[in-house]
Amino acid sequence: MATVYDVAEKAGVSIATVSRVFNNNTVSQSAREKVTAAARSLGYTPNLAARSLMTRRTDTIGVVLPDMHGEFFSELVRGIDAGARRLGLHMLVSCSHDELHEMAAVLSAMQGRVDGVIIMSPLIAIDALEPHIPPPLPAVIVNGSGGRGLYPEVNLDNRAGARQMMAHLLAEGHRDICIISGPPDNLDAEQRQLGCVEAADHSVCRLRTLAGAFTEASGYAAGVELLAHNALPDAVFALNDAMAIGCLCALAERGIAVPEQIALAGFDDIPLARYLRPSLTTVHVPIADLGSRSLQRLLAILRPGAGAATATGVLVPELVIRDSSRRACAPALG
Amino acid sequence: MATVYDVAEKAGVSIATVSRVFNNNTVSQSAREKVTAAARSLGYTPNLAARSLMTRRTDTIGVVLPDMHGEFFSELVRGIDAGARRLGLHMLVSCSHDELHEMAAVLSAMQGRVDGVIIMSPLIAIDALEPHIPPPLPAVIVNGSGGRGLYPEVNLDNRAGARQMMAHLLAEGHRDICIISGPPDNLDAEQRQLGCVEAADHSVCRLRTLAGAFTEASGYAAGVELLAHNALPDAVFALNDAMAIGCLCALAERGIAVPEQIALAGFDDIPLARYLRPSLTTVHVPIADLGSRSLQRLLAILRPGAGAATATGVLVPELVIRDSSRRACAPALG
DNA sequence: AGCGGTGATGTAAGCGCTTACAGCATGCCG
DNA sequence: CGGCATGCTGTAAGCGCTTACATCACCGCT
Repeated sequence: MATVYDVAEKAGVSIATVSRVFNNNTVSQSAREKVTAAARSLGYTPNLAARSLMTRRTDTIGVVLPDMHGEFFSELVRGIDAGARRLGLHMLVSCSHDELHEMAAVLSAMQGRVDGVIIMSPLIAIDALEPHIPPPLPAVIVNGSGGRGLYPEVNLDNRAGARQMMAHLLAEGHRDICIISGPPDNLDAEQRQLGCVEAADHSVCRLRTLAGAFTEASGYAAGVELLAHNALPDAVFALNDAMAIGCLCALAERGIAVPEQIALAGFDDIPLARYLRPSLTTVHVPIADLGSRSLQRLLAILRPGAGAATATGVLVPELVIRDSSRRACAPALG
Repeated sequence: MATVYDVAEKAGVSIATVSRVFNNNTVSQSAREKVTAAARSLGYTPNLAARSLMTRRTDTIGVVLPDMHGEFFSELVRGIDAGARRLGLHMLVSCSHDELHEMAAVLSAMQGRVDGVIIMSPLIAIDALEPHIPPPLPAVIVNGSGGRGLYPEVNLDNRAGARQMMAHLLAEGHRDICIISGPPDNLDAEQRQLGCVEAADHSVCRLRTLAGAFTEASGYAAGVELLAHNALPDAVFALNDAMAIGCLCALAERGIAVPEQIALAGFDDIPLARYLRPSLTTVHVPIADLGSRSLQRLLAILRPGAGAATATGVLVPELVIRDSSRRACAPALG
């Protein structure tokens, strides 16, 4: 590994000059050329660990996710990456597997390697987490809850999304609605469920819940269970799209027509929701936005005064009505 | 930020002792306790940039992806992460956006921050890339081609997968087969296409190709185009699942029954392929394996002699036959 | 009592870099 | 022609850490 010393010697200058060349400081044209040539011929690249030791900046932000399963996380990371690359920042990604001690390990392993972290932890309550965030480390919490305001949060308004969907289903005339819930303790799942309950006018509609786990398989199982009982509900609201897909499969296998016999809705609006048959009514969650928004918030801490920090911390999802919930489903022929 | 000096002073020992405590070296019980207590009360965490400057190890591996879109990359990263966490390694993830100069920038920005890199670049030929890999940086190439053997590669045998699928379609009696291709210059797409051509016995079957781009939308468009002509093929082989889904949607909208009127197959076996109606015949790609395998290879370079390096560099995908390609499709009733 | 071996600890060097500061030309002014 | 601002360059300190080496106390041995 070539160092500044090697380059300096080869170029016939001092190490300070070499450093200045690589930091765009004031250097004479001739020196700059000599250094550049020497660096290239030696294959020199600055050692960033050493640099950040001096500058106390790493130009890297940490991203702590609960897991890497599914499209949700890749979208989130994509949103963060998009913003980060524009600002010349890097991403250090780790998974906590939703366990507190792993989270603590991951966080302390980022010390000195990142300028700040974006943490997503739908299962771990933030106040349990906070003691494990090394004090000087700027952090932003995505989609968590239970924090004491020590860290800025960027949240998705799951409740509002669920309320919108319920309102839509009720407006379509559905009175007997079955919810396929998310995994226990999952924050998003809880909030969505809460939104459903809030929106349900119990004098006019009946609400029941089937257990799910945010996976296609659990949606399928819920669909099967639904059919085991005789009374089919008017509508099924799966609290995420993956479960809606699984449920749709179970219904189709038994020859139940959607939406003619039963309406179906999901949550998330994953890319292929529109390509299902019938296309899936769902709640659009701007996942990548969630990522870029949280990056903005983090940046507001890291580079104060750089402006653009006025972004709100709550994103409201948007209802997307497609065929799976329509009363009259006109088959879109040619 | 507390440093070793602060902790040493507070604990009444030298900085060497503090360091030894954090590196599990030989320290007396009493000193260990004093240091641990002092560190905790100061909120001390070792600065890893400084540590890696001394040890010349970062315990971090870099992952360079072309992009972050879709489930493929999250799966790959998941495979890498699973292995990495077991070994106490971290992941620095970056996207090259399939552009050579970005790739070069990303790679040099990893210098000194990672012990090695895993590079995936389906669009950039490896020999164009190689000059930009800083010489001492161990690297493993995933699913690339055109390398001169400077770096170990882990590849998916796309050709074999495509051949298997073609053999299956031919065995089912299909003679007029339409391929929905991938984006131009994409290596996986090319290899899959090649496999199709190899497997097609032109004396018995007719092969045509429609342009696609590995997205649902492009699959949908291809499906629409297919229907614009009068002669439907016997089977459609979309070179990935996303396009198969789009195509299925287009066919369903026009009332074409799959597989009765036309067989459909995909490639990748994304999780929900089995939950489509009809469930999708596809080629199962062990994406996470691809990730963990490449990590193993990298480790064989980083920690020579640690064994377990005998893993082969080629993964053969597996044909998964479901309903969308079956001659007689028995609806699975109750 | 004196010796070498052992194990815990401290001292200090140095990883590769940035940067304050000083030094040194050069050019311009009075 | 001396003095001073100006612009480039070099010297050296130090970021927070690990670790070779020296030191020292202590043990059991002859």
